[in-house]
Amino acid sequence: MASKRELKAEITREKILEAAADEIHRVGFRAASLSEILSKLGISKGALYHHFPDKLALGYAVLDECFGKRLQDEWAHALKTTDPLVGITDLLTVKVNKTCQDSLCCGCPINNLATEMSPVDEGFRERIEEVYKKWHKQIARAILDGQTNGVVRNDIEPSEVAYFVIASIQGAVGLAKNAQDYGMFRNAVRGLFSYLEGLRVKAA
Amino acid sequence: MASKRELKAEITREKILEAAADEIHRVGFRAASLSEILSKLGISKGALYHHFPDKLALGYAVLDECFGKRLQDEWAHALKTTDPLVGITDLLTVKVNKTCQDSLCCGCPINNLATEMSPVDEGFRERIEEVYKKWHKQIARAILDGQTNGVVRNDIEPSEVAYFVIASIQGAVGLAKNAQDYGMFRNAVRGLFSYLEGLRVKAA
DNA sequence: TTGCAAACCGACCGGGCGGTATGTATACTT
DNA sequence: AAGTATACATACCGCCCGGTCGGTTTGCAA
Repeated sequence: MASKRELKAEITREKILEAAADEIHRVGFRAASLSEILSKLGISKGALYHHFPDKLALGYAVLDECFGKRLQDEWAHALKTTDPLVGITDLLTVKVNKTCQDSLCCGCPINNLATEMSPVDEGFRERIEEVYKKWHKQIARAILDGQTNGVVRNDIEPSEVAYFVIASIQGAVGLAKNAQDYGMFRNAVRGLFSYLEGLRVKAA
Repeated sequence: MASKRELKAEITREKILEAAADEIHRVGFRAASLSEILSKLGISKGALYHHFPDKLALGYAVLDECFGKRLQDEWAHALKTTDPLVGITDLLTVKVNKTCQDSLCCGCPINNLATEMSPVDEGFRERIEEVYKKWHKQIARAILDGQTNGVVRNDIEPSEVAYFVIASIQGAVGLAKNAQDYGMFRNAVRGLFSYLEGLRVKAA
């Protein structure tokens, strides 16, 4: 295996995946036009339908292999620290300062898909729920470790905190997206920072 | 004025508005089908295009006259109290206990529109921003009053808190929508409650 | 009573969409 | 060298959408 032909085919598949991810991120899943994606890549419809049975399958693949993967990797890296409060804060600070205008104006792709597709397609809903569950697990685990390490207060519940952190971040991204201004993200996330600081064990 | 004819026309307009609001809330603006709305009402396309120049104008009207108005009224009522922290908490508690399955599965209509339309239509974006600004102003003002009344700590900034509250709520609604489970809203909003409690002036 | 405009009807249109059927070139097998 | 399946290309289809336009009803003014 891994023949010359298979290799080229795999490249094509990934190009389609990336282009589809961009398009879906920009205009949403239903409004994403396959023709648009193909013309940008300069390939044909036959190629797409050779690699994916239909648009829905392409959407699922984008969600699993692109959006979900990115999120998980990002947070896995951010939480590789003894102080989860600092880890979360740092990750968000980096995101603020990156000022990536592109990703700003389009918001979080997973949140976008959740908002658009969860009520109308169970397949999307289930997959997004899986992504959120993993995310939640990562954060809750990090908070728990923080408690073990004596960094985080013991009178809070990691799971509850994790849910709240996720909700706050998604909400903040949404506000920034609508305002088309990452300063808005700063505004909204500042409250999260002070909340997180409140979770820290007070110096004796 | 207020003739029999004008009255009937106004009723038609509002019926269209409500039906459109339902449809947009359920499937989003772009996926909302005018034919679907009309067939549900049992009226014709001519009627719709008599009252609204095009689909976009209908969408704007729904946003301004339905969604925006509802939100503002709701919060104006909730914040008519000397203790804004209790006011906010109570409103959210009511929302949780209402267990309105319909509005659950479709999320916040304004957040939905913001997610879908803000990056692709400036008109929607501006109107949604106006709604958010008013909302933010309401909350920030209530927090400020709370400080004046000695209920809320003085070392926090009302505007920052207001942004964070809005973000948290929208994020929590989004999580619940995706999970199709209002228990998730409880989970996510519980953190907000403890945050709000942290803003209260400690009993001396 | 009559004229008229507001309110509404419904058939129709072009366009873009997702999806399919058929054709073709090329790498791999034997 | 021949045959074959893979990896594409291209032309085409039916559907449904937003939007238009001529016609029809109806309340009201004169």
